[in-house]
Amino acid sequence: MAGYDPAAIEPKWQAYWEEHKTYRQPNPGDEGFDASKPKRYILDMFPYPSGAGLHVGHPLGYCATDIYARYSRMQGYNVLHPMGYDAFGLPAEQYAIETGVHPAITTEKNIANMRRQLKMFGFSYDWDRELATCTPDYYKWTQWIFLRLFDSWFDATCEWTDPTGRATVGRARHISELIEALDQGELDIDESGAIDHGPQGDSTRWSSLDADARKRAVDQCRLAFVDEVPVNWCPALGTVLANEEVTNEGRSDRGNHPVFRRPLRQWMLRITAYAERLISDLELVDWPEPIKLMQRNWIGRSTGAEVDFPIASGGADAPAIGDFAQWQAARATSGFGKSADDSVIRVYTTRPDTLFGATYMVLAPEHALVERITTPEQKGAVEAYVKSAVNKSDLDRTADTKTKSGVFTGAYAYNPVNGKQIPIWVADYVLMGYGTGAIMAVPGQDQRDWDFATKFELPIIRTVEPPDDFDGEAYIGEGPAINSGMLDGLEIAPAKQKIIEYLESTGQGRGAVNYKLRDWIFTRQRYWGEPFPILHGPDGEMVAIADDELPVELPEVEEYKPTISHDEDHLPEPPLSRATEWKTVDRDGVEYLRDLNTMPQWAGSCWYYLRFLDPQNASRFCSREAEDYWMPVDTYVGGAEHAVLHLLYARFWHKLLFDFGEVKTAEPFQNLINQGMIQAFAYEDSRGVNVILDDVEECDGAYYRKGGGEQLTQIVTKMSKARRNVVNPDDIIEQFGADAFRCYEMFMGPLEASKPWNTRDVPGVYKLLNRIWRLYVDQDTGALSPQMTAEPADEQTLRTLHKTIKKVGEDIDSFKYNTAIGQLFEFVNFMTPLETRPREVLEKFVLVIAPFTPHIAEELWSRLGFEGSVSKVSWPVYDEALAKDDTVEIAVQLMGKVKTRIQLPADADGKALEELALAEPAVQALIEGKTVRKVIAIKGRLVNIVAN
RNA sequence: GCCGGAGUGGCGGAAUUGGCAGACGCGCAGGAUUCAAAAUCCUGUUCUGGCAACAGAGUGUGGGUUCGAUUCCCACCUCCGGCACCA
Repeated sequence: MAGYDPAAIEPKWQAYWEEHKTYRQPNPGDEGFDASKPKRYILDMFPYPSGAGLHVGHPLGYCATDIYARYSRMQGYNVLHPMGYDAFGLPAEQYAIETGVHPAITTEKNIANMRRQLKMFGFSYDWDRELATCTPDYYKWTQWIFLRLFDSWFDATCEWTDPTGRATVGRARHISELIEALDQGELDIDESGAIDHGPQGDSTRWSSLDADARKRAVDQCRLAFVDEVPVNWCPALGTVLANEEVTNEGRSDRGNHPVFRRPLRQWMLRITAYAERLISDLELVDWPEPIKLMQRNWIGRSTGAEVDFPIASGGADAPAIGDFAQWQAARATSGFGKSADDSVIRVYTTRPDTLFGATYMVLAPEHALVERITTPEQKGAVEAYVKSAVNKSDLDRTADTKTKSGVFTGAYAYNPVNGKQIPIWVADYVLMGYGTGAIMAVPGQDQRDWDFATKFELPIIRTVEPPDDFDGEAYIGEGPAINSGMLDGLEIAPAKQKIIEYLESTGQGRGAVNYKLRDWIFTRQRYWGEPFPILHGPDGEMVAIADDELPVELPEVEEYKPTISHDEDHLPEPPLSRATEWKTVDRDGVEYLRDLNTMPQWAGSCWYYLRFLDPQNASRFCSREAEDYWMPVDTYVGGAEHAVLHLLYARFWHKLLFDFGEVKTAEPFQNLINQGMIQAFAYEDSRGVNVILDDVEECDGAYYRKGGGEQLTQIVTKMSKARRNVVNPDDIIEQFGADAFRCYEMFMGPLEASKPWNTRDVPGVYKLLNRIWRLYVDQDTGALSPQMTAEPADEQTLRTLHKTIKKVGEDIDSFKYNTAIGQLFEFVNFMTPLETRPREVLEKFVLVIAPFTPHIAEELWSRLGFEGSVSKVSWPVYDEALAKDDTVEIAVQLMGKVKTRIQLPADADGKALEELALAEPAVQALIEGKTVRKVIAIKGRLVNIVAN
C-alpha cells in the first residue's frame, strides 16, 4: 500500500489506542497520576442513545473537544475527557410500548452502536469512565441527590460566607433545622404556607398546628415538594403533554385525543429559591455574553411593587369593602398583609410610578376572584370566556397581540392612590403563573394595555410626558410624571421610589422583586426514568427511603403504557402502578405505596459531569479528592438549544450540593461553548413545496426536478427524514475516513455558527490529507519520500513552519478550527512545489496535525521511525522572530481609497511610517499638485493621505 | 408575541474587532502530464465596462458618525435557535 488509505490505518491505530489505553487518565492517588501537571476537564454534552445513532451534528462538538483535549495533552495537561449516554428517555419507551421490547434492551443496543461510532471517529475519550444514566449504580446517586432536595429547605435570609469565601445571601439547609427554628419560635409559617422570616420570637401560626398539619406545612417548605399545578392532561394517552405536543385545537399531536388544561399533583423543585444566586453567580463563569443574557432573561428578575386594589363593587358574592376612606384608614394601622386578603386584588407592577394612570384592571381567567366578583349580567360572557381561555397555552395567549380578547366582569375596584373606581376585566394575556395573576392596566405607558384599552374603549391617561416629537401610542421612555398628584415633575426612578415609600407608609403596597422563573415540574407519568425514592403513607404522609436502601430499582412491568381513559377526570395511573409486588412496601406493619412516577430526563443530565470524575465509586457520587482536583469543568461544549434549560437545571443542582458542602465549586461549568447546528440543503418548487433530494438534479449551478422538470430553489433547513437529506456519518467515514470527516466538520465554518452540510466539499479536505501523505511517503514505492532530506531548512521554509505552529496553536486555544485548517492548507501549498523538503520541518508538522487528524499523524510518526503514540509528544515550540515577516505590504490610500501598495519594514509605525511612505516615488506622484492636510499611518496596515 | 443569534462572490466561509473586503476550501474555466481517462501539478476566477493598463460599483435595505465602516449608532427586512412535559 503506497497511497493514503484511511480504511487501513484508522482501524489499526484505534486498536492500538484501545490496547494501550492511550487516553486513560488516572485520578489523584491512582497509579500513574502525575501531580506536577495542571489539569483540564474538557466535557461534551453526552448524547441520547437513539436508534438512529449519531448524526453529523454530534461529532461537530465532539471533534472540537477532541482536538482541544489532544492539544492540551501535548501542552502538558492532565486531561479529563469522558463520554457517556443520557440513556433514560421517551423514544425507548415509545418503542417499548409499540413492540414490548424492554427499554433497557433497546437502549443497550443503541449504546453499543453509538460506542462503535464514537470509536470510529478516533475520539480520545478515557473509556474507563464511560457511563449511562439508566444503570442502577448511576441513578442510585440521582435518587440520592433528589433526597437531598427533599431533605432541605431554603433559608432565604441566611447571610453566610460560602466555602470559596464569598459573602452570600440564602442557602439550602437541612429540613430538621427548619423544624427546630419553628419550634424555637425563630421562624413561622405564613398565611400562604410559606416560611415567614418576619419578626422573630413569634411562631403563633406554627404553634397552633397539630402534628399532622405541621408535617404537611414542613413538606410544603422542602426544595422538593408536591403541589398542584396546571398542566396539559391527556387522559387518552395517560400522560401530561408539552405545549408543543398540543395542537391549536387543544388536542394531542399524537393520536388527536382531547387535552385538558387542569391542575395535577406534581413533584416540584423549588428552583425559584435560587433565582438570585443563579443570576449573580453568572459573574463567576466565562460564558458567551448572549448565553448569560438568555439565562438572566429567563430568570427574569424585575423590581417594582405589589399594590392592593380594594374591590368597590361586583356580583352578590363580591367581597366589596364599601367606603374607600375607611379602608385606607384601616390599612394605615394594619399595614400591608403578607398575602392578599379577600377584599383586595393584589397586583405586581414594575412601574408603580404610573399608578395614577391605571384606568382598569385585568385578572387572569384562572384567578380565584373572577367567579366571585362577576356581576349577574356579565356572568354568561365571563364563564364562556374563561372556559375558552383555560385550554390555551401561555404561548398562544401572549403571542397574538393584534387580536387581544377580554370580557368585563361588571365589577369595579378603587385605585388606591386616588380612590377612583376602575373596571375589572378578565383577559387571557394576563398569566396566572407570573406575578399575582392580576395586573393594573396603564395604557398610557404599556402598549399591550394601550391596544386593549383602544379595542374596548377604556380611558387612557398619560402619566409620563412624552417628548414633543413623540407620535407613537403608549410611551415607555423617560420623562417627567404628569397627571400624578404628588409625583408630578419627577423622573421615573425618583417617582418609583417616592410612590413605594407612600404605599408602604399607608399599608397599601410595598416594594417587591419578582421573577419570571417558575418552579420546575419534576414528575413524569412514565416508565423509563428514575423512580422517586419516596413512600406515601396511608394518611398521605411522605417518607424518604433511607440512603443505604438506594437505589430504588425500576421494576419489571408487563406493559409500558400508562393506563388510559376517556374520562377527563381520570387521574394519572403511570406504568409503575402495574408493578403490583413492587409498589407497596411494609414498614412496621403499615402498608406504604411507592411513588409511581419517574423523574424527567433532565435529572440524569443534571450531575453526570460529577460522576465522570469517579464513575465506579460505590460509596459516594464521586470521591472528594477527585472532585477537588478536577472541578470545575474547564470547557463545556454543546448545542445552543441547551442554553437555558439544561444549563440552568444543572447549575441549580450543583448549588444545592455546594450548600451542603458536597462539592467545592459554586459553579460547575467555567467555560461554555455553544456549537452551531449542522443544517442541510433542501429544495422547493415554485409553490414552496418540498422536493425530496432523490428527485433533484443539478445543472450549471441551478437545480431542477429530475427528468427536465421545473427549476427549484435551494434553501437551508434542519436535516429531516421527510426531506431525505439526513447525512449518516458512517457513510462519509467509509468513503473518506474519520480524519477527513473531522477536518471537514472543523473546516465548515466557525464552531458556533449554524451551517449547511455539503458532501460535495468533503473531497477538498480528503485531498489535503492525500497531499500531506505524499509529502512523507513515495506513492510508487510506499517508502519514505526521497524528496525528504536531512538538509537544514532555508529561512522561508522555517518561517512558514513557525507561522503555522503559531497560527494553529493560537486558533486551537480560541476554538477557531476553520482558520487553523486553512493554515494547514497554506503550509501544504507552500511545501508541495518544493524539490526537496527538510525532514526536521516535516517532523514538526506531524505534531501540528496530530490533534486534528490523529490516525494519519500516528501512521506518519511511526513511519518516520518514532516509537509510541504521537499524542504523548510535546506540542512544538515556535520562534516568535521566525513567525512573522520583516517587511510588509502597506496600502497607501488617498482620501480613503487605496491607490497603491508599497513594501516597508514591518516595525515602522507612526511618524517613521508616514515619512517612509511619503518618500516613496509612487506616493509622491499621487500627491503631486495637492495640499496634504492630514496623514494617518497605521503600523503594518496602511497610510491614508488626506489631500486635495 | 417575547428572549438570543446571523445576513459578505455561483457555494461554505476569512478579515488582526474601526484600517488593503473576499484568506483557505468547493465549484467553474484554461493549461501540463496521459494513447485516453482517473489521479496529480500549474494558472485564472466578486460584479460591470475594456484586448489591456485601468475605471466604476460592492459586505440584507435605508439613513448617520468618521480621514476611513463588513465592523459603531438609528430604523426596517429576511433567516436560524429557545419559550419550561422532546432533551
